[in-house]
Amino acid sequence: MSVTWCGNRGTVPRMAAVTDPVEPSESVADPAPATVQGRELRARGRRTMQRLLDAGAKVFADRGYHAARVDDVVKAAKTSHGTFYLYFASKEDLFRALAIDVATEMAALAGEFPVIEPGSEGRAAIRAWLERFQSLYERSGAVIRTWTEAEMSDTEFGRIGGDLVIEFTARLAARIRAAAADLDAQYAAMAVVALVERTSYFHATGTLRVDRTAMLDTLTDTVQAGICGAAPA
Amino acid sequence: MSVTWCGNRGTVPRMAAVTDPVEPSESVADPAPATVQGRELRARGRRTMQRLLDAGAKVFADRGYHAARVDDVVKAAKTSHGTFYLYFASKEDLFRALAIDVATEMAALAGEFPVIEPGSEGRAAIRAWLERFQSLYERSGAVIRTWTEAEMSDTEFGRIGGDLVIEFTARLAARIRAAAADLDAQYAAMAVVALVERTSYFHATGTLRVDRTAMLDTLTDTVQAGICGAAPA
Amino acid sequence: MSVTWCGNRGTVPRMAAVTDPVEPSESVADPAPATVQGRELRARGRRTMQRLLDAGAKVFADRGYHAARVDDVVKAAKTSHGTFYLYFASKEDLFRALAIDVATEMAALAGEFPVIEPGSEGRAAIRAWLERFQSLYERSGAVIRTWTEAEMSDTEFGRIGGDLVIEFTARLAARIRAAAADLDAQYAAMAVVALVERTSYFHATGTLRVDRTAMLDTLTDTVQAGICGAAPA
Amino acid sequence: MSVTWCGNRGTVPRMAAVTDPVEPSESVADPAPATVQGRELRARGRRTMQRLLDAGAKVFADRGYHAARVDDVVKAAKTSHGTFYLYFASKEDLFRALAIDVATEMAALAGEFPVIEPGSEGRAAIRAWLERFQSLYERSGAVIRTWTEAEMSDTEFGRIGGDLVIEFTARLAARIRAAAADLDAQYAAMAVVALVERTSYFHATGTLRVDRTAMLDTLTDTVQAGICGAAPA
DNA sequence: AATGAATGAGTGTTCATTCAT
DNA sequence: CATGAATGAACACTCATTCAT
Repeated sequence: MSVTWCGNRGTVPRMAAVTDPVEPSESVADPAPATVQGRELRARGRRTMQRLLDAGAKVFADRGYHAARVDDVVKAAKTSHGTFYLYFASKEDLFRALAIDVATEMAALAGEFPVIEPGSEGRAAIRAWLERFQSLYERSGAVIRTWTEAEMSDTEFGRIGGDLVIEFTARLAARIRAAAADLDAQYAAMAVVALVERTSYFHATGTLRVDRTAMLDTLTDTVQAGICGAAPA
Repeated sequence: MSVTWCGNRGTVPRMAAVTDPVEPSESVADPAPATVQGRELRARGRRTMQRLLDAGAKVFADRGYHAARVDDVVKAAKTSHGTFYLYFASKEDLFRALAIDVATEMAALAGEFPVIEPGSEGRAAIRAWLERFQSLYERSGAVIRTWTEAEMSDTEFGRIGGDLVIEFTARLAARIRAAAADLDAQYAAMAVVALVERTSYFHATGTLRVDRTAMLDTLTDTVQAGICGAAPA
Repeated sequence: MSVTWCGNRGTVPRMAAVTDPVEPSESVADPAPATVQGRELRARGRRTMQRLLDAGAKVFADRGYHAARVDDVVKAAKTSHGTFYLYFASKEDLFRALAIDVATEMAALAGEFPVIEPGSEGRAAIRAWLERFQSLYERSGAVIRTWTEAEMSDTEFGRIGGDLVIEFTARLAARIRAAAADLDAQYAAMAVVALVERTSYFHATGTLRVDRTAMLDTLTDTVQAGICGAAPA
Repeated sequence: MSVTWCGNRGTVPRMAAVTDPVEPSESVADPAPATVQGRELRARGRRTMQRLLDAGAKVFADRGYHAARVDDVVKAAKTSHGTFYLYFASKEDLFRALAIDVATEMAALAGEFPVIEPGSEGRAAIRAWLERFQSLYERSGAVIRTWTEAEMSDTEFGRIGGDLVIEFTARLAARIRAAAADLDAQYAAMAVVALVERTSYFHATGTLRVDRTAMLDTLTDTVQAGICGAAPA
């Protein structure tokens, strides 16, 4: 039998109302203004900004949002405080710049979650998607994990959502619902996200010492079989 | 068929080496000293301390470790800064006091994870365990989530582990391994924890609006079927 | 020839005006009230108070006035904060109680500084005086040294003088002046005090490792010969 | 006859073992780094730092180490708390910066104590040395007196000695010993330091109201005659 | 475009003193 | 007479942000 949380077939009681954020796309679609004050940047400026973004990614990942000091970022980017505030309005602004990129990628990814189908073709689709998630997580897992802690105060250009993963799950649920209306989409999405995110996390932190390929294969099978009881082969 | 990540039967590639923390029991077994610096407390003192603990739990939950102010805790406990430092050496110390309780409970819980068996009896065992987890999470989910952010500096009574959930998973894995040697215990444990923790989280944050009973039923089935393909009925 | 700072005979230029504190006796003569509110004490109370005085002497000696904590005193006296304030109005009050005793003794000592005379009889008188000073310093050197740091704010029962040693020197000068009007008494007094106090200090701190008798003999000769060029034998 | 504590000729009992700090030069030789954390300072920064040093000297002198507030220093330097910590890591660090300068100067001074010789040439040498000490004391007497109270915790660049004056005396003793092996150098050094330091102290505090020249003349004679019985003329 | 310097509100912590029993 | 508990003003220190060059 299929994994029961797949849905409504079987003995599993149905999960009732599920919060569906209104217009989730709004939260992440806003194109991040790459500069403060919309100023155009010359080559040097662009390089400096990139250095700051890279440094920020590293520092936020290493210490978390609150513990990260602007001073750390500035030192890692080999520049000065003055310069920092030339490119970003605040520490939060830098985080947002990083976060919006990730959010955008995650939104796109959620929108492309494949319809789960049995057989090797279905398997390949799932695996490809998981591979993309994994790759995104490798680059930006730190930001994803930090998001919740950051607790960005609402700002002018629309709130980005309290929790990135919640957003992602909601979008995934929407996608699953569209493809298979009879599934308890929210729960299925949550399960997929939980598995995938945790696996990536344990992998990224080195707790789960396994090579990437093996991990993806295992995950793929789990999702394919787990979500719809579709045999991989 | 059973969920493939249950184990080694089937087409699922085996996950190879898995980090197994040495002596995980050490990390959490130390009982939290309920007294200040060895001093015994009278009734009034105990009440005050409890007020501080309760206030701390609430404030840490609301704002996270870094953003939580001692002042908030003190106000919530309706007492003074001076009194706070009569009972706790520092903000970190208060968090540790809370965390150690949770860690102890989680360690105990992990050690009592039931052997997964088919049939209604097996089902009842699983459900009871999940209910306990759920109840713990309702009380202490905030601390669990905050743990990683807190980044406690190592102390005299043995480091409590960088991440509570990692510890918990490791213990669960040990338990599963003992019961069913042929399972890929680490992965199974991770999957269980991911599902249970996330479900509880989404439930606690109000994202997953479902009543407790329905959620526990769904989860129970998922675990019973998912882990070992044991039909619930 | 005699040590030149003895006085005015010889080539040494005369030191002119010297500050002579008005009524130096006022500063130390005030009898210290041994209890707060003048309350009479029973046997137990007197014991407790003595414990606090002893503890205070030790703690002030070990850490200095500012660094000394009431908590340290209380712990050393094996009593409680509440009890401390039953006997002393404040930390300063405790110090004052200790200091006044010392000041009184020093005032008496200064008043008994012998007339310096040659010969073995003169020598014996000087040595006896020095021995008393030495003995006082052994008991209360810490308070003497702490005095300056304490910087007691003026209180109701008359200021005790900014610096105990200055007071002592002034009194000694008065005594010398009375005995030998032609000496530059202030300078002579200063020289004696400097030598005696420093010697005692170096001895007390263990820097000058010499037995008490040898030190007193050396000092005696120095003073006898130094002050008036009176040959010891 | 010469002042008896000059030494071993005569009836004065010899002082036996004397603590000789190992390698006293180590304690004070380290040159104070004039820059913050290795960063070079521009003109403005150097000015600010100097203002803070001056303010620190004044405030420590006025109130002592413990009673001195960073706020006082900052106000006296007409700058902000933030700026203070830009230049000094802590209140202790500021004191150390001041103290190391003084210690260095005192070490140099001790090393240049002249060989005591009779006659006017010898007198001039002594007077010159005393004048330098006096001048140093006028500038830095407050730090010298505060040193003991400060109780600096040991740091990376070698402990500077528990008591500056003890160090100074030890160095002076070494110098005297080298020049006149038969003297009880430690005692002689102590006597010189006691006289000189106390005189400077009484002078600095205004207790000894005498003009600088007269004081130096008197002191010079005392030392010349006192140490070696060398007649000034 | 860049940066060294300055700022000050805010935070954790201490400790002399008072209170209630 | 004694004491455990409570208090809060005061202090050292941090760090995001702004200024002046």
